Amino acid sequence: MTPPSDLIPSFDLASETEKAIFQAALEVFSRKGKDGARMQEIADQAGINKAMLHYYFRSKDLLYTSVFAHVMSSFFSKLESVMAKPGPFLDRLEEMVGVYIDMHAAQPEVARLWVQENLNGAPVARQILQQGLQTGAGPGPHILLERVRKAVDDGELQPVEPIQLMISILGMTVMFFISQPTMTALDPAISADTAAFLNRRKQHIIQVLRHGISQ
Amino acid sequence: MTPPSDLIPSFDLASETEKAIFQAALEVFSRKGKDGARMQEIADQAGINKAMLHYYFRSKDLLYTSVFAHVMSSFFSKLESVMAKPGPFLDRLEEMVGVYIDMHAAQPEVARLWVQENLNGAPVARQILQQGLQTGAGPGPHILLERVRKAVDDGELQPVEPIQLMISILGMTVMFFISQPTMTALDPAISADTAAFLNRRKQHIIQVLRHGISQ
DNA sequence: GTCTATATCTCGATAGAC
DNA sequence: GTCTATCGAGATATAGAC
Repeated sequence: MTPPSDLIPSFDLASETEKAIFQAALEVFSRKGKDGARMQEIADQAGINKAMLHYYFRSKDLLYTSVFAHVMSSFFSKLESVMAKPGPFLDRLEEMVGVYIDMHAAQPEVARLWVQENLNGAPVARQILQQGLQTGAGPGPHILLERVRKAVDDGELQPVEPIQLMISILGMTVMFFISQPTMTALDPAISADTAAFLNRRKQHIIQVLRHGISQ
Repeated sequence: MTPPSDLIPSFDLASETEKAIFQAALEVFSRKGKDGARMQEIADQAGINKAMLHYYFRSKDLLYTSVFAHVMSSFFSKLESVMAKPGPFLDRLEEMVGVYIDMHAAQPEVARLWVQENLNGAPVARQILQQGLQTGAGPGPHILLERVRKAVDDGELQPVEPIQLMISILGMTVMFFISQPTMTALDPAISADTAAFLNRRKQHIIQVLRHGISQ
């Protein structure tokens, strides 16, 4: 039995080369998935040799796991810091939607990578979540679920199943980044000014969550 | 220049073998993507020989394109038939959400395949959409966009950007099928009775779209 | 139409010079 | 640490018997 520290390695992104590999791997894995990605393509995009990938990360599996685990934990901790703040739930929600969309706008590879992982059964993601539960340090998602439960108890929200709301928030914020190629084909105005579109997207999501769309 | 009919072949799913290949290919492509999929795995899952794949579909590329184009058009026509009906927009919306979730519950591979295509830049999907626009026979999504625009004009809905609403509907209905592995890890109750969960999911989405969540 | 066998190429990974 | 060269496994695709 291998210890978890071997399956999900922690590491410092020390050298410049390592950072370049990491970013290139994130990009390629997020587009092609673990199996579809080619080490040669990652090497090319990092501007280095294929042999260097193995020098730094030993194998494709370890490279993938490293990238996924690192990216997820940094996203989780950011979300935790938003949801842990005090104040009305709907205000926290509004901040979270804004932060979440900004994060994905700055690094759209993360959402794609997370989706690829899920399409494949999410073995690594599930292990990380389980690990977080075991160590007691609840991971990002659980904090949101707890917050929703409390907001319903306090009468801030209508009765709502926490996991349902979580899926809705996730779907509304992330779906654009997943389906961008199709959406820009349907509405070319999006590509004309993506930043403006994303600001309207934030307001739309908050609007729907707060009051819905019926007149 | 190759004619479109060569790029996106139409065909009848005549023989049983062909149907088996088609279903197996859909399954494997939806999990691994076009590049990650293995012809051997498709053959195994179809219960036939690897050579038969090439006999029926010539190449991996053509097999992928065939499967994607066929699946998309059948989904589009189903959605069109729902959105084309008369009556209040919010009722049409409610029916659409129900139908959409039922469709994906019956065939979850379709959503996964569509996502894989988008993560890869959606070259095939974009071509299909463009083709639909050229031939004048507006494809599924455009009908929804038009319907939203009219509902806002008629005062049925609050002012809302059609593409924003479309992304929200898509995100809320489809996200669960994409992220199921993670969600069941967060809430084991989902796996206990998925059908019941999906019914609650429908009601939640309608609730959020109609009136939001604030008390 | 369906199979076996095989050609041809590409992939992940390593050896070894520098 | 970084490269070139290469090995061996596994990939797509085809040839050809039945």
